[in-house]
Amino acid sequence: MPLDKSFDPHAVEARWYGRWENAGWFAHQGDVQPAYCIQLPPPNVTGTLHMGHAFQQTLMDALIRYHRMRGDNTNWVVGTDHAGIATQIVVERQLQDEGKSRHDLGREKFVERVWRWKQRSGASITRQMRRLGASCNWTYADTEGQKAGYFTMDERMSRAVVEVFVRLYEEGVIYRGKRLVNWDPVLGTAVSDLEVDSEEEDGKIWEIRYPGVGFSLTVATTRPETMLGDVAVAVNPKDGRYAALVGKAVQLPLTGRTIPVIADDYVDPAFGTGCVKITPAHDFNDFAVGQRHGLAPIEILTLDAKIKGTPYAGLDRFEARKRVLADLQQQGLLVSEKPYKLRVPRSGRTNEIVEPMLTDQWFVKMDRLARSGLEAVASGEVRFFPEHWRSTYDHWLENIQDWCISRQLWWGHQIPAWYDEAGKIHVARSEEQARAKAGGANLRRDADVLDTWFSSALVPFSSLGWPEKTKDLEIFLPSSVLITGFDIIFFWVARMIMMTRHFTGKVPFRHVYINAIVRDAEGEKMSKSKGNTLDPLDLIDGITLPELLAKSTVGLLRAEHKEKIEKYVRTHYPQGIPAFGADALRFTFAAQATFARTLNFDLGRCEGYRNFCNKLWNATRFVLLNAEGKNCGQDDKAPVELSAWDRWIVSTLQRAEAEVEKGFADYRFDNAAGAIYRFVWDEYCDWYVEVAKEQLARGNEAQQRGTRRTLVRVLEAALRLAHPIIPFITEELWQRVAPLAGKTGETVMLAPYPQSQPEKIDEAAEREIAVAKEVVNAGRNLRSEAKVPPKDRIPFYIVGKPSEATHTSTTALLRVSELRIVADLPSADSPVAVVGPHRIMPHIEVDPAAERARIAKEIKRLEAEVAKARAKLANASFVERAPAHVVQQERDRLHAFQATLDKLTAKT
RNA sequence: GGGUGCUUAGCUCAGUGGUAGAGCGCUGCCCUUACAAGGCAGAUGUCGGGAGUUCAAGCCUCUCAGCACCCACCA
Repeated sequence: MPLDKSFDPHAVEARWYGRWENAGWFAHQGDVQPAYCIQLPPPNVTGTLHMGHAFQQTLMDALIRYHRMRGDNTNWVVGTDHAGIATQIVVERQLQDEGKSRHDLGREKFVERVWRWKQRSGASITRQMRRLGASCNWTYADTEGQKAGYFTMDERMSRAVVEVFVRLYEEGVIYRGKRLVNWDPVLGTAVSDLEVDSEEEDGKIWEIRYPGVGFSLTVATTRPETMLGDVAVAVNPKDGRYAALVGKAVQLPLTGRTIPVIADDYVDPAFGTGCVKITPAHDFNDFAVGQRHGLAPIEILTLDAKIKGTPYAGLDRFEARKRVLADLQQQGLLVSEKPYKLRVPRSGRTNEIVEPMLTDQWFVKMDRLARSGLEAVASGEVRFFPEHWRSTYDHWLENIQDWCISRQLWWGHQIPAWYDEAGKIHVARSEEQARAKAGGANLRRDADVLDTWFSSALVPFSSLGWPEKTKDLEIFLPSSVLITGFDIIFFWVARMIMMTRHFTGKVPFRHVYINAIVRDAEGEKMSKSKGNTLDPLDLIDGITLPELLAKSTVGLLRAEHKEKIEKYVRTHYPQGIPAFGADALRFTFAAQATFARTLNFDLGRCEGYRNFCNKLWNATRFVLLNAEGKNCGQDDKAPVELSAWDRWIVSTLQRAEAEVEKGFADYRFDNAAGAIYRFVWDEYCDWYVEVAKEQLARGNEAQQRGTRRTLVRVLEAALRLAHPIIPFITEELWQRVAPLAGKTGETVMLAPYPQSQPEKIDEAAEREIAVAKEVVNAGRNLRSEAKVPPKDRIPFYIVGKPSEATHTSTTALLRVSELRIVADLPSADSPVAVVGPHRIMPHIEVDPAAERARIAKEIKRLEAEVAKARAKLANASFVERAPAHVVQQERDRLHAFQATLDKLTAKT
């Protein structure tokens, strides 16, 4: 049965994924070596597949499929992340809709509810990954039996978390302490430095006068309410203006307290008045100053950011600001108020202004770990691609602060620490152990949970069975490459390197490929509020305009956003989005995967690559029509004759294979994809298939067999070559083509990957075909300029004996009715072209004036080239200093131009 | 304040010293039995500006400009 006339991605995709997965072909092969392992950055359980995921996963799957076909024992380890804060927020919102809060349920019930929700909607992203064709090892580390890999809070992963925590505590790397931390007053939890984003915002700066005895000092502040917690006013010790006042005291307005004037280098005398109010309990710098001067912090904010312990008690921080300012004004102590641009620290999750707050928290000491992390990269054990990301990584680790790992949340790994009645800490692997350590005292478990990234940092080894000494740890650690976005180099990459080294002595992965950020075609960041997001599934399945409009604006509160988005969608996708299919989407990602830092997703290219898939489909259709049921020269029983064209396409295939291999080795997926594209379309389809038609039509039986054999074998190899990038279509087609090429096997995904074989490179054939192609190209140009109707077959004169290959292709592609070999071209008013050893002339009459003009133009061009080359060669320093082969190349060019020129001028 | 990228054809991007490229778009001619999601031909660039190194610069150096991003405790 012939193939359908065109490629229908949906039908093809539906046929294959389930079969691959159910056959167990994604699984690793025990402890076979060599191994090739990739750890998927575990997506959040709350997540859905977005373009960034689809892009990353395409690259990972391409690598995994490539290595699997090369015979490596591939293990694509996948899982999902419990995503502490993000997930808790989602479920809290649901409760909010029911008019409840998590406190109404209590911790146990709340956590149960999150689990229920997670089980139900948890792995939607893994379903979507399957649509993309991701050949993950779904059943690996699949403790929960959901064919979605591990879950960072499943039993096995949790055990590793506890083990790591206990060991680090025992080593003194984890400690508990009262420190100033970034506090999100809405979530009611500490967050790490990395979870705070500060953007420049328009605010105000106020100057406030603090009266002393016989003098007064004016301080500047952007946060006047914090003055309630001031413990000093600081000046620079070298600042002559205030030298005499250091050691004296000022009255802190509104409080009646008296605070000292101190000297500290931290103060920049050139800024503002050169006097700084010091609030150790609510500012990181001031905290350090306070410590240096032995000044106890005074806390003035509650954990929900209300004032405490002053006449302003109970007021929200922003309300308090207004009141403080009003009162200062009334007392004549407010000197000025000016507009000011300041950087406001906001919580990455809630966008709430973060408050530095003194609280008891757990920390990981980073100094030694950071040195180890730096070393892993400096020694080359871990390499970044592109390399420049290393400096980002280094810079962060060189300036790292201790990591606050406790979170005042309910969803996450609860910290394995217990307190006895005396408040003594007992860190243990279980409550039982803790009780034993505490000598049977009454214990209360620490209520806090760990930062999500704490468990993520362990994934490279915890997913492989650590703390057991598993075989998998030996084989799959380090993994081969990590593919991830630059935004989590600090959050995740660095921490994995540090933790994995600490606990296993190995690096987690050898290579880190930092993928580009996917943006829209104009380079704008994709965001829901702009309406320029794309859902990978819509590109695969297609979507109508009304559906897309509805989807883009769902859940939007603000009408003006809605209008803007509708406009964007209507102008960018007036017809909706056609179904490109997973293969086309994947090919687009691969082809756009350069080392640039952004990837502007181009729908036009996606369409182009869908066309490419269709091209491949139809080329196969042609081959099948001509080869199925016929002798394809598989055995040597019947003689097979191979033409220069046959040998040339095989030779060209070897070069393409080498290019693809290099592309994968360099992580230059664009080059790999490009090599496949050019080979299939530009060489196989545009030249070889067309010539094959002629060889099949007029060759003898041995030649026909040779042609069929070449058609089939080269196509079969090309399908294998392309499979890592476009798995679905290649599987579908390979099933039909492989038997004709004498290949057996149930699936292309386990067939051996094509290896470039240098002995099949045939330079003689390549030279012969280069001339044959040039003759066709030149002839086509002559026909086109002479406006010969495309269908007309006309005779051509040719000077110089054409090769067999040239004969074939002029007949097949130039529509030559007869190639008249002549010693010299007849004098006629026909256009002439000079091609390598040949001169050719179609047997047609053209307007002599037009022809003379055409030739004059060509002569002019050649004369310019000749002049350029001559000038270069006349330059003594060029001839002396340039490498010999460059000089020779220039001479050859000159001779070629000159020869062509001579032939053309001889004609006129 | 420190750091990192980017600027090449209308658009999206390759191109790390030796004759400026691809895809899409554009123009013209073709529904030629694999493919109109196609074929053939064609047009299109002072490679951001300036200076330097070199026999030779899109590529190396310096400088300026613009864009983007990251880090940082200036009240």
